[in-house]
Amino acid sequence: MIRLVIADDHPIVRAGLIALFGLEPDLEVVAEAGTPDEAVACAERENPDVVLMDLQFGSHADTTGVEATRRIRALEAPPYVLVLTNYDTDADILGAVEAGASGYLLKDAPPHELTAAVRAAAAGESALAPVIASRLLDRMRAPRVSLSSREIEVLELVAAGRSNSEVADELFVSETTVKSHLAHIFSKLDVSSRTAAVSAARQKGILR
Amino acid sequence: MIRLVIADDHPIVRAGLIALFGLEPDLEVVAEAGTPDEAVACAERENPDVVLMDLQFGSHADTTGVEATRRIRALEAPPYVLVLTNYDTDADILGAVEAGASGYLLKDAPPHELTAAVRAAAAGESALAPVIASRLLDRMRAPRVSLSSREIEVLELVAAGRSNSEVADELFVSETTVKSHLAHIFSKLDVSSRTAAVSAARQKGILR
DNA sequence: GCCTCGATCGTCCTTTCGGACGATGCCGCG
DNA sequence: CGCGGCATCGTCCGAAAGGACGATCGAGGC
Repeated sequence: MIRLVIADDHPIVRAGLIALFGLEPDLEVVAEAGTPDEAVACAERENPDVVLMDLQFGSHADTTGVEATRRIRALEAPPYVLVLTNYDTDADILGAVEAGASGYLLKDAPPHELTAAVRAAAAGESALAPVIASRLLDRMRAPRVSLSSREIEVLELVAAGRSNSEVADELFVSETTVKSHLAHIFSKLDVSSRTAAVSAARQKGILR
Repeated sequence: MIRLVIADDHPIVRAGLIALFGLEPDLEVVAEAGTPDEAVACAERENPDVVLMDLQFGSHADTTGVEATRRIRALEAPPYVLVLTNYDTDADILGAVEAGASGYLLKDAPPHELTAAVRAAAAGESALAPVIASRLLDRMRAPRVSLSSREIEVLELVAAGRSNSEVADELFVSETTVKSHLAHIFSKLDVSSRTAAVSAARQKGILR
């Protein structure tokens, strides 16, 4: 019997997962969590075989799904974590894998893919949705760009429509510095204007 | 007994909804649909009391949830349509209401809100999630901006990072014209830069 | 200890943007 | 028929953005 913990902020999705797994004789949902913190607590208390973890936890997110994954994987004798989410942006996938997830599934996956992934995870194998697997390969081919946290901070303000001088004021640096950051961002993203940078960053999942 | 049709592309969500409504003695799910076209077909065939309709139907969307809503409401003796979606952008809400939806719910709503909304809809009342209701009021206060199709076309290219002259070339007009369109867009959106315009348009659901 | 990288600041110069005018033609609505 | 909205084009000008240098300082890795 594979013991499962489900972590998702949508009651509907939780009900759906429980219903699905209820049809499988070898799977048992032992707890459900609506927040990342609850998820960590459940994992610690129930000591399940697999945790199904959403990445997006509503706006009141104290902790993220990635952070919860990291903390669960840091427990002693940690359960395997399967990430189950709507989006498949590069940043999300990489982040989740780095945090120790052993699989990454999309919510629109057919149910049999889901149950198969759970069984694979419980057996210690990694399970990636086909879409995700091919995306990961793409990522390997075209090595990923990573912006520094400061650069992301600048880009977020630019994306909100701020001018260089406004960004400078908000970050308590000179306008020159902002322009310098932007120049680096442009070269990393291979673009040549602020608007194109915002667009590229969104496409790559650096910005939401 | 209230007869329901569920339309959502996520098998998990469908399972969750079926499980939830299975707990209610007066609600019965008579059919489920994974695409908008199926939803219309189900509504016609089963003649239910209420249709629960998602708005986002995966990338292979031949028809949209809004379009399906419109077509269902155009049937003779049409069922009430409750929109159930993840996002609450202004454009989506307005679009759904115009298409004839009698309610608009978010997927992270608590289950009791959901069942209450279904019963309200079946009784011919409109049910809006509190979040949505207040957002609609905001919309009334600040009358909504509408960009012309040409303006949207320009803004899309700008959002992709094109410069004024590049946009001009792509649309076979002069750069002056592009600047003129942008000036109108700025005034409608109450911003003063292209990047801010893109950001505002995204927030208002004009751009995706 | 050196080297790289990120963050910070500077100057000079060119290009691009955006604001402020004005003008024309078309179309739909009352 | 006039009026307003839309799309189109134009000029002039100041402000913002971006490119091309160079430079310092601290943290972290080999």
